[in-house]
Amino acid sequence: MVSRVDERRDRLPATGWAVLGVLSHAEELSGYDVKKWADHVVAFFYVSPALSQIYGELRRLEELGYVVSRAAPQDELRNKRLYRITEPGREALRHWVNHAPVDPTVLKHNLAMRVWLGHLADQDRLRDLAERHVAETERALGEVRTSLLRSQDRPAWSYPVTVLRWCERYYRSELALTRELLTDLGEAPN
Amino acid sequence: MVSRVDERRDRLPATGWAVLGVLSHAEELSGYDVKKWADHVVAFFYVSPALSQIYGELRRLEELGYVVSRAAPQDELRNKRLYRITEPGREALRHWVNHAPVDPTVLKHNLAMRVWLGHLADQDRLRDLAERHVAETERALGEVRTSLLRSQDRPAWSYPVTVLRWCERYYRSELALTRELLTDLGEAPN
DNA sequence: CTCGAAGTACTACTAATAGAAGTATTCGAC
DNA sequence: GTCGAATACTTCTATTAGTAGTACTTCGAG
Repeated sequence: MVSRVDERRDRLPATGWAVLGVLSHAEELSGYDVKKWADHVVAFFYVSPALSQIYGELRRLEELGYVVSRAAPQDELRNKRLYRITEPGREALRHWVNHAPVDPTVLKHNLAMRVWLGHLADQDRLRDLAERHVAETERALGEVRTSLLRSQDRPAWSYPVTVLRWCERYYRSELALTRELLTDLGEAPN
Repeated sequence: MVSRVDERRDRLPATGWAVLGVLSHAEELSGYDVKKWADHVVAFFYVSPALSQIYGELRRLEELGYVVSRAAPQDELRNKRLYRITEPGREALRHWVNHAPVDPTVLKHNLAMRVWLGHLADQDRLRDLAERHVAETERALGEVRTSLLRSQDRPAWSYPVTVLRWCERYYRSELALTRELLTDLGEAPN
């Protein structure tokens, strides 16, 4: 006989594993802290979940025994809750990392969709959208590089650094791709 | 005074525009047909929505007057509904393509996340996951190329072809990126 | 000629995600 | 010193996405 909780074991959404993964890299964090980590690191390769989602996942993770929490009152009025990964949590995460099927990459590329609909668009507008995308990608690339600089000397961070390097290449090719697209869209209108 | 419908104008989720976009490329389609299009073309750059979502969007689009439908009974028992884009629908779509802000690319890269959690993983398993990702990407690349071959001669398809070319380059660099990642992860274990 | 698998068409239910709102605190400019 | 903006922390609600199910059909293998 399998309990309801058992049925859900290892069937967390990727977001849940991401939250647990953040916790596996740190000591003890509040939901808010997890969000900051997610924004600054995970977001480069996996969209950062909303705060409300993170709180929800933390509650679920606690129910499963993968994390424990304690109230950390700052003063009479404010009250935060700090979460910490447990050994079963670490074990479940390890199992997921090693054995879960690689589920397909989710890509929602707004610019590509707009170009796909180019028969309805203005040539110049399309080029303009692409240029904005270039700017945005350059910004992301800059952030990745900053992050890389900050973490590359710490030996304990070897895997995160490997991923950051991957991210750097990813955003660099995104840039190249968009520039080639711009060429395909025709030379500059002015 | 602004009606409820007006408020929602131009505030469709991207999926809604994608459905309308498919319809803008065709004459008259059932929800099921839209799904097939989405799976075979849109999916390369924008995750294909579930059927249930498509049916929902079609109903909403009809409420907004962006599409019209007619029942097309095939026999006594079966009954399908065919949708067609209207002029206001085409206009709204044109407006969205030209003027909506480019919203940020959504990327959920499962492999990158697993590598990020590499401190918990088995070196060999990680390489194995990466190799599976390579295989998957090769498959996708093959599909893109097939699709490209099928559509490249038709002049009317110039924008879709531009996007397919972009997709080809995208999956090619995804492949290169994963191979470099594999190198970073260390040479083959055997 | 029939049985199973794949294809067509659609709906109902459930899970995941985004967004808005609420409350308190600190920091910096005027 | 106070006003507004940014930061810390959390919950609630509404939307969006995904799963599973029904039901009937066509096609191909044996």
